[in-house]
Amino acid sequence: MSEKSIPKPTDAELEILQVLWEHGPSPVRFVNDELSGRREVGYTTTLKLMQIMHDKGLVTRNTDARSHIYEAALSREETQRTLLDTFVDNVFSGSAASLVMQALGNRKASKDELDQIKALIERIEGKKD
Amino acid sequence: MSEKSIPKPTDAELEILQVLWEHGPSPVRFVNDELSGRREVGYTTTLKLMQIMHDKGLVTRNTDARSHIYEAALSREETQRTLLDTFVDNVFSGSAASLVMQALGNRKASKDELDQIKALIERIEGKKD
DNA sequence: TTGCATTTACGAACATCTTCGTATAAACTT
DNA sequence: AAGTTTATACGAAGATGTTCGTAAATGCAA
Repeated sequence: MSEKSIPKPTDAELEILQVLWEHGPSPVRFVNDELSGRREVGYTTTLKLMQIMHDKGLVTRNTDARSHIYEAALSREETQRTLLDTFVDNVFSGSAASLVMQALGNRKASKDELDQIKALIERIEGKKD
Repeated sequence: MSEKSIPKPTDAELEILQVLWEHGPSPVRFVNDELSGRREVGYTTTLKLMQIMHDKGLVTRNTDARSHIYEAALSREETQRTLLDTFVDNVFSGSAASLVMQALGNRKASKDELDQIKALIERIEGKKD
């Protein structure tokens, strides 16, 4: 009954989550170094963001050591699922199929990937028959 | 050389665009009535939003009559493509295929839709062979 | 132990988004 | 023509997101 629902991460927060998902639990210093590789960002900026994420419940942290270790609270897949859901609603009026069509049309996928998708479709159709 | 690139619409702006795409060029009054059907929203709020969208270039407008007629500047498909692109980058690290897998897994699509998608995949694969 | 480097904490500035109150102008009513 | 309705324009408040400066705490080194 007292479940706090975790809010959707913002764009800047998502960038941090990607680092945590890819490298596992990490201190602020490491995350900031990763981000700095791609763009200009101050250390305290990253720190503040991660503290806010902790407040929101997007990450957990271990404060035993002096430099705290942060970890994503939700898995990548779980987060992607949630974000995808609201994205489909907002942009594609709830039609997942038309999103898929657009996605396949826009970007090139490898033959392997396409075959994988085809297989998935057949598996889904198979269940319904 | 002096092309102003049109910015990404925000969520509230997207709601308005959906109305314009669905019903064609419309005055503020009509758009606001549509939105009001779903949720509470003041007339001047919608007006202001549409004025801002006009400043940004997201919509064009005809001011001949007293009540201005607004029209989406970009097609639904064009806008969806742009938003999808940055969404794939931000949330799925650029992998359209994994987005498609998630989308198909999450939401139920009709057999017709699935067949359409399968056909599209085969068309894409065909081109490459 | 004194000073230096590293870390967290706090607060504030700045931007953007969303909402709406109020003023002004234009058209319709009677 | 005066009053009512309906529209646009403007400005500003409140919410959220992003950035960073500065202070305080902690550990390390000389």
